[in-house]
Amino acid sequence: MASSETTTERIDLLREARRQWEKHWGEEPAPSMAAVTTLMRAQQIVMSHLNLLLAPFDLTFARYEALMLLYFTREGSLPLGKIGERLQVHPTSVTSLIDRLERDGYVERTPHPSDRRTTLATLTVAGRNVAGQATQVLNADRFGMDALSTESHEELILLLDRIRETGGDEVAGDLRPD
Amino acid sequence: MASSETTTERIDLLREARRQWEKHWGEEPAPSMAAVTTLMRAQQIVMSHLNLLLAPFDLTFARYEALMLLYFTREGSLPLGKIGERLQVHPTSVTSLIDRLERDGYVERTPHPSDRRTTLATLTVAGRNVAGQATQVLNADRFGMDALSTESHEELILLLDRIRETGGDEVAGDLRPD
DNA sequence: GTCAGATAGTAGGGCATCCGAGTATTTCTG
DNA sequence: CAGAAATACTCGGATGCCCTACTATCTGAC
Repeated sequence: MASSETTTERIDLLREARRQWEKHWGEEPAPSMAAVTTLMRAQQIVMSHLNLLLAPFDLTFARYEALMLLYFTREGSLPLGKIGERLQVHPTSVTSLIDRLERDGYVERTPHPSDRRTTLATLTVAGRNVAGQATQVLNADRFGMDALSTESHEELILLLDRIRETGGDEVAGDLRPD
Repeated sequence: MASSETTTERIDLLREARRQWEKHWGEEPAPSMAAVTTLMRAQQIVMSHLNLLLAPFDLTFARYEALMLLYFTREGSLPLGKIGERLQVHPTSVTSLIDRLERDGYVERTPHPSDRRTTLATLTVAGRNVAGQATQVLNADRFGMDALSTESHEELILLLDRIRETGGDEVAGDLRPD
């Protein structure tokens, strides 16, 4: 109970950072800074958790998302460019994502029937199976979000949507395959 | 106002994904899935924004965080291992982070006075200057979190802290330099 | 005191992401 | 219809992150 400077108690590093911020720059910017660092860290924790759940399927969350995009398509195929649009990642990221999914036999590159510039990523049978199985696991685990009640999920979504809006997180265009 | 299937209206891809989830797997897992994808996307948006703000200083958010850790230290130096603990990143990530900060002249590797295994990362004058300037910019920008009021920042932190707790996001140990 | 085990940092390799550049193809313009 | 511009994808290089070694050093047990 002494003023223990040599303490070995549990310390929350983000709270400590916020304390420093308030000390140096006052109360004003501290909440923003704290919100950002907390967002980063929470994302990192959830991502790690999901990647652990997906590892048995030779998937990462990024690859899982790409797989599900195809899964929801009538034909199980999409042009690589569309995948990038939907996932909001750079075209070159899609190339490497599909490279790995193809390597593991979950998708195949097939030519577009009418546009020879375009390559379609097409779900294989194995890909469809693994997408279904992985989804069972993630759903059963509530995507690692069990710490929050359903109402809290909605609260969180509402708050984060405000951030997404400022990032212009909407996309022009329909949702058809090509 | 017709049922426009050929629509070119603004579409929120995450909302669309949630709709698909509910259609395929019911109401139960959908909020968790939606919360996770929203978390990922919001993090990505904020991170991009911060990296844009920091680009003029030849910094990324990761490097900025490392710099600030040193900035808050009495001597402006920390063992690489401590940096990894505080930032919660792998030791090898610290090596590469410090490599780049050193390349840009913001830190120097200096030997630990008593433990020859240990390398200290020490803030240079340039590093201290850039840390201060970058912080001015980020503070003025409210870390890109202007979409949310201060009260909402606190709400968001509370929600995300619950996620961090399940990730065991506390660290044993004091906060002294070595 | 010596030697095993812990600790600190780095090298090499993999994944995900971005950017710029380059090729192929399609579309548009005059 | 020919050439310019737009579009689709890939390659090479960078950053950031992880993991598995591997080396150097320190600490502690006997």
